[in-house]
Amino acid sequence: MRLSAYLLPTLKENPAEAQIVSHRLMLRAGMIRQHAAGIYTWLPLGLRVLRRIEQIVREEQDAAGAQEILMPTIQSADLWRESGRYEDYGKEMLRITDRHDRAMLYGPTHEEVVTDIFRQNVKSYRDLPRMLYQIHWKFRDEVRPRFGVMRGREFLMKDNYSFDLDHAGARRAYHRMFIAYLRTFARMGVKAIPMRADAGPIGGDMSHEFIILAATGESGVFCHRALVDKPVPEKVDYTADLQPLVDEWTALYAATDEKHDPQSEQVKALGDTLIAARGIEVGHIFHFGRKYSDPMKAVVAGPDGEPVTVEMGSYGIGVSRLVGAIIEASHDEAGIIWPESVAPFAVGLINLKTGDALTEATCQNLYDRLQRAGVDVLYDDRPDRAGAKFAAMDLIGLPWQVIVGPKGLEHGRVEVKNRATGAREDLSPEAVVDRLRSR
RNA sequence: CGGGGAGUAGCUCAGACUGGUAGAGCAUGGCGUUUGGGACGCCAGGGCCGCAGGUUCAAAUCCUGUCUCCCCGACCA
Repeated sequence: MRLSAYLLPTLKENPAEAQIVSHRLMLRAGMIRQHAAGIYTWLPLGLRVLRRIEQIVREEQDAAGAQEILMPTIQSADLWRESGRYEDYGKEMLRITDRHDRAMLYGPTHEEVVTDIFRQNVKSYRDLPRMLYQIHWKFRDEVRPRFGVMRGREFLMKDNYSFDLDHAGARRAYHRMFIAYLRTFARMGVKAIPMRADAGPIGGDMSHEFIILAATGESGVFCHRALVDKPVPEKVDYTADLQPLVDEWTALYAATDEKHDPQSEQVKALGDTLIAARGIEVGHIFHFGRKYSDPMKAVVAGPDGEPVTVEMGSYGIGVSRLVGAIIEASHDEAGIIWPESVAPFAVGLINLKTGDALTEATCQNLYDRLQRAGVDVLYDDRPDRAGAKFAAMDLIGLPWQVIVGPKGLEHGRVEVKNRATGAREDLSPEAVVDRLRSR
């Protein structure tokens, strides 16, 4: 992509409305624009990141055996009356009346819709287990939206719902998602620690929040040192018993500050293996049994022909929130530092002197060859000053910069800079493509 | 929903207290000088001063109402 033809409205100054670093950087880097409180337009650069995160989530969900569907954003109130939540859900639910005076709502979540789909279409224990997920926009009319996309009213979420014949099956589904989540966040280049969460009236150990560690995180967290760099499982066989793998993670202490008790024996025993950090919740997995299948009569025929009410769980990932959370975890004074796996482009190609014949030709050649090699390039071909281009490229945080100017070319060299480390290499233009292809 | 703050050019903000023809920097367009870390000079365009009402000869400025946005708290992915 040529920057001269790309909508990338970067800002030199911090917009007054943005307080936290990810919100400021997303506005300054031209990723988003606010439309109303907690509601945003995603501009081309921001959308690219959102799509890449979405795709990682999708691949890991599919690998864990879930199937993607797409449910409506606007739902009928009828289903919610059936589950009993229409009256319970407060003003966070955006209620809409259509032209025929029917009660509708913009979905804040989708348990009712997915349970309805399930009960209509799945009738036998032979069809279990099932996991159905979607990546879709939801709306919760938060009293106080803030932190940019980290706590918007409209947000993109992956929500998965599991259906099992019994509690043992539900536990297997839970474990599959537990492991899938570890892999998902690791692929995005962030450290996400599973922490036991409130399981509400269900109780038990079947609810975990996944929290990304970031110095500017919203809540304090405490965990065993070993969790921070614990390697995430590779090549998982999702048909195997995953309990031992999950136990390895849940055995180590981890708690958010509201659950953390410094006086407890367990915490005291940790000594200096306990670390305090800050974090941002980006995922939540939850077993809720028959909370919806019971009132909504999601029932299948069991092996003996008797009806069985299915066991359910739900598994959320805040996809749009992750964009902000990753920035909180990965930035510096100059701007964003994208992990390679979610970067909007892999490489920023900087032409330091447009109009200079050799510089132009070298840039054009690199641009073509990088694209042919399958490397996503953003080519800054604008006739701006060098300083402005450096600043803009650092701000938007592409992992690699290829810097081409007359001074280097005099010696047959261009510069390759790594955004994260700042390390620079002088290479011949010919060597650049191989260098970046093998990154 | 309680408490606080702010709405003036695309962005950051002055002007308001003490009413009198709407400003600066950045950004945008033109010209020139520059050119390896957000350059400099000259010129130009761009504003129902959030909206409505009131006071006044006269309102960005004073008064009332209202809408919107931000921050702290409670709440939440």
